[in-house]
Amino acid sequence: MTEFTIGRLSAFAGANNETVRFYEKIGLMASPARTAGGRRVYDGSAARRLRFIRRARGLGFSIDDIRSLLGLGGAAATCEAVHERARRHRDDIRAKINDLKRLDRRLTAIIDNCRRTPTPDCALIETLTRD
Amino acid sequence: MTEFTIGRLSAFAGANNETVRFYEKIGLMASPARTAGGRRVYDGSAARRLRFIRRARGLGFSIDDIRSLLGLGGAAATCEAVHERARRHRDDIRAKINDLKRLDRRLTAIIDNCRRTPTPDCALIETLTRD
DNA sequence: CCTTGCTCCTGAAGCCGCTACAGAAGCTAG
DNA sequence: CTAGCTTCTGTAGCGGCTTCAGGAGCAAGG
Repeated sequence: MTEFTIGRLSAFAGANNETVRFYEKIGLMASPARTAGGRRVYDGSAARRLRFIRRARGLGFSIDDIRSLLGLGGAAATCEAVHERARRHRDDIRAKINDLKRLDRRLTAIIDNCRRTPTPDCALIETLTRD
Repeated sequence: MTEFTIGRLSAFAGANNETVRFYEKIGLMASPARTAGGRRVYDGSAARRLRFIRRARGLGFSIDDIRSLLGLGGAAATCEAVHERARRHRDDIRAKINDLKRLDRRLTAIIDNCRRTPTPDCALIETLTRD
């Protein structure tokens, strides 16, 4: 039975201590056992859970998404439900990519328009200012 | 000398009233004149300033960026400085696009791996769970 | 045994850029 | 005069942490 301090746990899962305590506060991680001195002691299953959470966060899932992924996983849910959730999430990501690409094009147009004169009549400022 | 209520001002610039009051609170917009009844009265220059702010926000500039763009513009700054700031901003946007594309690819790989079985051994869950 | 210095504790506040709400008061058209 | 729209102030909330203040536990070296 491997035991972890909060520091080892967070290092293992790629988080930091405050984040782990935050997850505990919002009920995403269970309150662990404590030493006589009051320090948190985690076991392997906490470590796996935290790693799951951090990986899902790394994939851009929200805390709420993760809560239900964990619920789904635990409740022997259908893979179909998880799949659906992932697809919707990917759609959101793609929408965001398109928004940012539009932004990039707009900014690029403005930047290319700029002649870099030493005066304040900059293409960017003008774009933002004119009627 | 055109005058605006807060409602007309925000409609003109594409904001809403709360946002305008918020900008005033954080010092991005000056406190305007008031009617006898205590309502805000704006003039054309406030309207142009707000429009500038909203356009810059629309291009993804942060409030702090905008503060200095406004400072730069007002202080007869070089176009070069503005240009530089815009390019850095675009770099950030491009980095974010790349991050999201990586995410998309990772998610797509997982989704395609999923056989949509009615069991809990889903590719996504497995990916997040395994060592 | 005692110090040094790392790790950890709690609770609250801060970040960004708004948005939402409550409860009151001004204003305008009919 | 009244109905109903707009505006007022102040506060709290969103997500997902991070940071801070002010302490206490704990392991290793002297």
